[in-house]
Amino acid sequence: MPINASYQAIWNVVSSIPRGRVASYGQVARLAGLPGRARLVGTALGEAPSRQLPWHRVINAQGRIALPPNSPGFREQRKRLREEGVMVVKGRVDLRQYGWKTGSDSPLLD
DNA sequence: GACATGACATAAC
DNA sequence: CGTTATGCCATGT
Repeated sequence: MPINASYQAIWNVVSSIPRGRVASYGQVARLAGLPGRARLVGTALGEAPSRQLPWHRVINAQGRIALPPNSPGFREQRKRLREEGVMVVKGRVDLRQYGWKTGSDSPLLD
């Protein structure tokens, strides 16, 4: 009942995003059984125990890092993504290449 | 309770 | 690539 359950579902999905891939807020919301609640994902990440969560693998639907450019969070996310081999150019990521396709690892576009 | 804000999305122009 | 509009909703004032 409490929104806590929703947060749990969200954190759960985020935790399952494979290394080197990224998912959009909306995608995470859908996978968490919360269609249309992309915003809640952002809120959940903000409240989340970032220590254990690959929050950096979540970006917006346009493949752009949602945090303010040049903010500490932005740089941290960019750094973590690059460390996983995800190319970030001008705060952007190519979703066709790094987007997380649930159920299989893009075997053709690698 | 009303109002404003924001790590968002989608559609339409 | 832009802007506007609408939907969404937890949080904070």
